[in-house]
Amino acid sequence: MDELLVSEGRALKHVQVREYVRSLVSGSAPGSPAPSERELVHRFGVARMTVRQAMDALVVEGLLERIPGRGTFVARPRRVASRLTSFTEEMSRRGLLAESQTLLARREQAGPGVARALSLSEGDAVIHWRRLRRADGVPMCLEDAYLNEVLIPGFLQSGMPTSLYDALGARGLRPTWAEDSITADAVSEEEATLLEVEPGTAVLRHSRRALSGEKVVEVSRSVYRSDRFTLWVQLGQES
Amino acid sequence: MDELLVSEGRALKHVQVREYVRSLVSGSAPGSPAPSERELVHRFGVARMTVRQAMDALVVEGLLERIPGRGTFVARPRRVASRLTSFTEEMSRRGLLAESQTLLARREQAGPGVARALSLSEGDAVIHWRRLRRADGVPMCLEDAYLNEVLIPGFLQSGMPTSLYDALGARGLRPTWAEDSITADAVSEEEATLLEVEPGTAVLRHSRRALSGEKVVEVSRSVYRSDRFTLWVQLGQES
DNA sequence: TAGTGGTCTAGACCACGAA
DNA sequence: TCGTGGTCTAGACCACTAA
Repeated sequence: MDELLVSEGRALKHVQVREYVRSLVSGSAPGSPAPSERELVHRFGVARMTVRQAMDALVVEGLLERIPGRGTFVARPRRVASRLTSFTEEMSRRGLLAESQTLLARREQAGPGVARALSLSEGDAVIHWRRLRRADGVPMCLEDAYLNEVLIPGFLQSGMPTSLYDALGARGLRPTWAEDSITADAVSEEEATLLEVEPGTAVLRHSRRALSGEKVVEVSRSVYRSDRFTLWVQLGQES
Repeated sequence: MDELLVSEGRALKHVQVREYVRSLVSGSAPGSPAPSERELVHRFGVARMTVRQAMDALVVEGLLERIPGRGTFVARPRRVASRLTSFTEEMSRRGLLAESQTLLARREQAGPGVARALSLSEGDAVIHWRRLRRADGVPMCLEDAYLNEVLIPGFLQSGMPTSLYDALGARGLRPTWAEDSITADAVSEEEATLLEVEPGTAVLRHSRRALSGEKVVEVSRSVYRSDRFTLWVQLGQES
C-alpha cells in the first residue's frame, strides 16, 4: 500500500486520485461529501477499481467514511490513543515553556538494571543524562535518562540539545513505542531540594523504556511533583 | 469494509477467502508464508481482485505482511498501545484474583462535576457505586464509579456484577475509549483505614472518563495503594 | 526464467438511500 | 427511479526476487 514512485517521479494513478481527494477535503467539516467514485472515474479517466484503491487508503487512514447508498464523506476525527511525546512536547501542548538544566551528562558503564533495559551487556558504555526540568520556571521533574552510546556517537560532544526526542529524530531514531510504569512514592531529601518541595511529599515516579523500531533508544526514570503535574493518558481507538 | 452478510447468511467470497487464510496462518510463526494470491484464485475459483480484497483486510489488520517479489507472510505481532481494560481484567492479566466489596450502590443526583463528566445536567439521576477492590485478598484500590442511569436501566435491581465492563458489554456499552488522569497524593484517613495503610502514605489517584461510541458510560475516581500497584502504559504503535 | 505482489482496465450486478 | 457504494470478473503489464 506504499508509494514506490516510478523512475522519474511520475505518480501512480491511484496516488494521484488519492492526493487530489485529500487536498479537496482537507479542511472540510466532518460530514462534508467527497466526490463520488464514478465522478472521479470520469475526471481522471481511470477504472473504478483504481478510484476505490485511492479511496480505500483514505478510509483506512480515517479521513473518509463510506456510507452505502449515500456516498463518501469526511469522517469526524477519530478519538485516538495518546501519542508518545517528550517532556518538551508535552509541556508545549499544555501551553507551558519547558526548560532543562543539565545536572550531569557523562559516559558511564551500564549497571545491571540499565544494561538489561537498554538490551546491552553490563559494563557497556552508556550516556547518563540527568536534568532538572522546569515548566514556566517551576521545577516539575527530575529525570535520569540512559542512552545507548553506540546508537548516538558524538552525542556528548555535539552540545546537549533541548529536546532529546528532537535530537534522536535527527538521527532517525525518534521513539515510536514506549512502555511506561507509573507509581506514587514519597520524595527523597535530595529530590525534595531540587524540586523545591517538602521532604516526604507524595510524588509520581515514572519509568520509560522507549524504542525506535527494534532498537531501545532511551531508558529513563523521572520524579514528577504531584502538585504541579498530572499525567493524562488516552486509551483505546476510534469510538 | 464490513460484513453485510447476505440474506440467509451466505458469506461473501472475499470473506470466505479471508477467513480461510486466517485459519490457515493463525498460530503460524511470524515469517511463515501465506498462500500466494494466484494459488487462492485457483482454489476458490475467484478473480484475483477478490483475493486481494481478502488479503488487504488481513494486512490492514496486521496479521499479514506483503513483500513484493517474494510473497505474503505472517507478520510479527505489532507492538501496540495499551488496551482499555477494567480492574478485573488488569488483575487477571497480572495473574491475580480480583475481588470486589461493594461499600455503596445507590441512585443519586449528579453533582456539578459528575454531571459535566457524564455529559448530563446537574441533578440528573446517576448510579454511584463504591467498591473496595482486592487482589489476592490484599486491598488494592478504592473506587467510586458514577454511571448514567438512563443507559443502564435496572442496573441496581439486577444484582451487582463482578466486572462492570462485562456488564456494560452485555448491554453493548463496553468502553472503547477512555481518558485517564493519574497523580500522586497522600492518602486520607478514611482511605487509609479501608486500604490498610498508614495515614499519609503516598497513593496513586486515578480518574477515568470512559466512552462507548459517543456515550459517556463511566466516570470514576480511584485510589491505588502504591506499594502494591504500579500502572503500566504502552504508548505508540507498530515499530 | 518462473513466480510474486503492485497496478490497472472495462465492464457487470447487487442492496440501499433519497427523491 | 436514480445515484451511491459493495462486490466481482477475467484478463493485462510491470518490477522485483530467487533459483
